[in-house]
Amino acid sequence: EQEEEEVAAAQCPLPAEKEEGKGEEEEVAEALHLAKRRKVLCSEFAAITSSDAAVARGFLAGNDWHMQRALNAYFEPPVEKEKEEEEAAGGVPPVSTGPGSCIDLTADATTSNAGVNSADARQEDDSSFSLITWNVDGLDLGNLKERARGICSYLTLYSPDVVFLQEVIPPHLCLLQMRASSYTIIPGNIDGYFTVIMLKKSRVKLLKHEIIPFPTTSMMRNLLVVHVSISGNELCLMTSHLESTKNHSKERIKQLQIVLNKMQAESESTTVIFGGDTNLRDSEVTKLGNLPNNIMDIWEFLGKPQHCRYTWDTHSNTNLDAGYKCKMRFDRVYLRAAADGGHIIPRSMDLIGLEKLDCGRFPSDHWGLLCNFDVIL
Amino acid sequence: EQEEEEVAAAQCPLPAEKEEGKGEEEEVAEALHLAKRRKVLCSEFAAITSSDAAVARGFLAGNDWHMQRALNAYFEPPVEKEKEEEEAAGGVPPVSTGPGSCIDLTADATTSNAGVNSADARQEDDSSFSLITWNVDGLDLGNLKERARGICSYLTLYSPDVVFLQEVIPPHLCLLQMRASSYTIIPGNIDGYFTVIMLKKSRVKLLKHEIIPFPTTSMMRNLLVVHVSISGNELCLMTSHLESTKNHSKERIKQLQIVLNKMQAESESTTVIFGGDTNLRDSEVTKLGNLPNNIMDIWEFLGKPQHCRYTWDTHSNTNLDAGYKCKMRFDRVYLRAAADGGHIIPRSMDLIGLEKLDCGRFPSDHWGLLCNFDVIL
DNA sequence: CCACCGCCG
DNA sequence: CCGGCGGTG
Ligand SMILES: [Mg+2]
Ligand SMILES: [Mg+2]
Repeated sequence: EQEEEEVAAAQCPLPAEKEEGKGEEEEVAEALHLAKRRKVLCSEFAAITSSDAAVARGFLAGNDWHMQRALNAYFEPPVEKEKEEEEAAGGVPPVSTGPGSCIDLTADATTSNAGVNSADARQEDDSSFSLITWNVDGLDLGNLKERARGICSYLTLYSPDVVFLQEVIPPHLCLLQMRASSYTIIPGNIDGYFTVIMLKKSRVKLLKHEIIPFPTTSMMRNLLVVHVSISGNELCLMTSHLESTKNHSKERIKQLQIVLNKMQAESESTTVIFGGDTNLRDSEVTKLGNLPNNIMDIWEFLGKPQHCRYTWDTHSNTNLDAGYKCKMRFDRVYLRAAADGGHIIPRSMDLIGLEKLDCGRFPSDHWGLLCNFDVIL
Repeated sequence: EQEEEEVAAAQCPLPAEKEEGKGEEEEVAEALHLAKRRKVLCSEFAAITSSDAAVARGFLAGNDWHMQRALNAYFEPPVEKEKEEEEAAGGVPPVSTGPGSCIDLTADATTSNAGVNSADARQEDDSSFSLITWNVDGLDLGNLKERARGICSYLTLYSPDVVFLQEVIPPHLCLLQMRASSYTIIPGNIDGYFTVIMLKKSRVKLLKHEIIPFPTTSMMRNLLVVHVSISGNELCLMTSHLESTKNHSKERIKQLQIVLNKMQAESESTTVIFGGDTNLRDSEVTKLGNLPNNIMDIWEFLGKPQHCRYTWDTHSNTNLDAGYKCKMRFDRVYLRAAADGGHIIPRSMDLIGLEKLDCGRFPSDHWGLLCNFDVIL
């Protein structure tokens, strides 16, 4: 019973409210950031509706700060079903409750598409957009099959529009084609280990893709880029696995610069999203002169929520069986908004892959990141 | 003959003009910095003389950008000797030519004060101030005596008002007392290896001294501070040997912060000069948030002159007999001006200790830094 | 894929 | 007292 509750919590992440074990300073900083972000949302809302900040705040707060739903509530007259739910919830505007069902990741589902149906309940409207980025640790061959199935189950569960994977190896591709057949799969290489971008066929249309080499990598790393159209929006999506380990800081910073240059070189009318295993330390970003003003680190934009800070953590994740304890924020998502701004707004970020499989190990030594966006058309 | 010329060049450093083997970018950057510094000097001069920038530039340029001499030239009517020299030099204002004699550092002078007399010719007026900072590598016991005598000879030669030494060991103290008896010696510790501040008795009056511990050093490092009066000016002088090696970056940055805090905590009416072996990499200064606005790195202020950039260089300095080639700017001098500004202005910086001794080795694995200042009363 | 340490060139 | 690498906890 207890376990099931934990699984449910992991599978249905909610916006960060209060974290336990969080320092006071962190709490204050996070609260400030949250307030700031909400202010931005209010401005957006007020601009779109030609209303004012107070009206905006009312509708946004009443809709869990979900932009599109708040806009719907503002523009649509109260009717039918929604009206009933509204009353049932105590008179506040309609609020989404998220997927209601859970799957058992530890079940030995060798051929079935366990969990697929659970995602059918998810809304697939044009008002939001979701992506997962995850280093799946294909270099660790232990329990690889079970771990890969675990990854697939998470993908099925969350059914994101876009998936970025790193450390994929050729055997993964077969499994992905089998168990994630609703996605178009674009690999960044054909042998060794590499990155993959997966696009949900029903929603994301691939326009073209390119592979930008890192000229001085000693680890076969590159930048994988796809141009897509999603509900009429033009997006450029990128992933990479930047040079690993502290020792390769210099090369990693060079690679980050290539990524940032590429993001800025895209057409102004395009929203650009990069996600991947950056292996970055904050001081390395500083060294390069910090992110350009028009590129945001989504985790920072969301107020540095502590619950999804560390994506690599040998204390909570025992896959490496490391004698030492260390945690890092290696996996990051960057956004360069389109020039006229505000079409795609980060809404939440959560860790995934937090449950042990039957083998007693996690799907990967990295947690995955699930990122939700509001889409303003 | 050739050798003597090189010795003379090393002993009589001139302001940086054009360096060979310098990249174009460096040259441009240096030129820009030089121009900027001269602009500052012009402003100073114009303010003091109530003249304008053009007049200031004329007198400063005619006096090799030596502030006090330019001021002398402006305020004093052309007379006697100076007048003759001026004419002999072709009508420009008087220019100092520096010490005219040289000593043989390689002579086996076991008891004499070789070179002492050579310094008698140096001006000892109140218009300038000089300091040497030098890590004398007391941890290398090879040729220690000869190397220490070499150090003493350089001190005698340049006869600076203040000396900061690092890696001094107890045997050094005897020799210094013997061969640099015109200095008051303040050691930062009594055993192991430590720093020393030396004050020229004839000019620098010691008011008090203090030793600030570095609470978490694993190398017995600390900050040695003296408060002095020199020609009526109140000065605070500090030296240290910050935690060594790349591995100890974190501790070193903590120590630098202590140094900067101490510099800023001193009375506003006091000029504060720190010099020492910082073991710093520029990225470490960046990590700490760069130097505060009121503290300057004198090498940077002088336009990053390339001739004295690297104070530790296994290519030109063979003392370590290292199989690798690497050069670093470990030794640095910082200045926090007194609040009413401009009393003490850095004028030049040069490397010293560039000549091999009889034993075929240099006095230290570090070059020393000789720094000259203009003093405006 | 951590920090720290020791070895090597 | 460098940087790269490989071992250890
Ligand atoms: Mg990995
Ligand atoms: Mg040393």
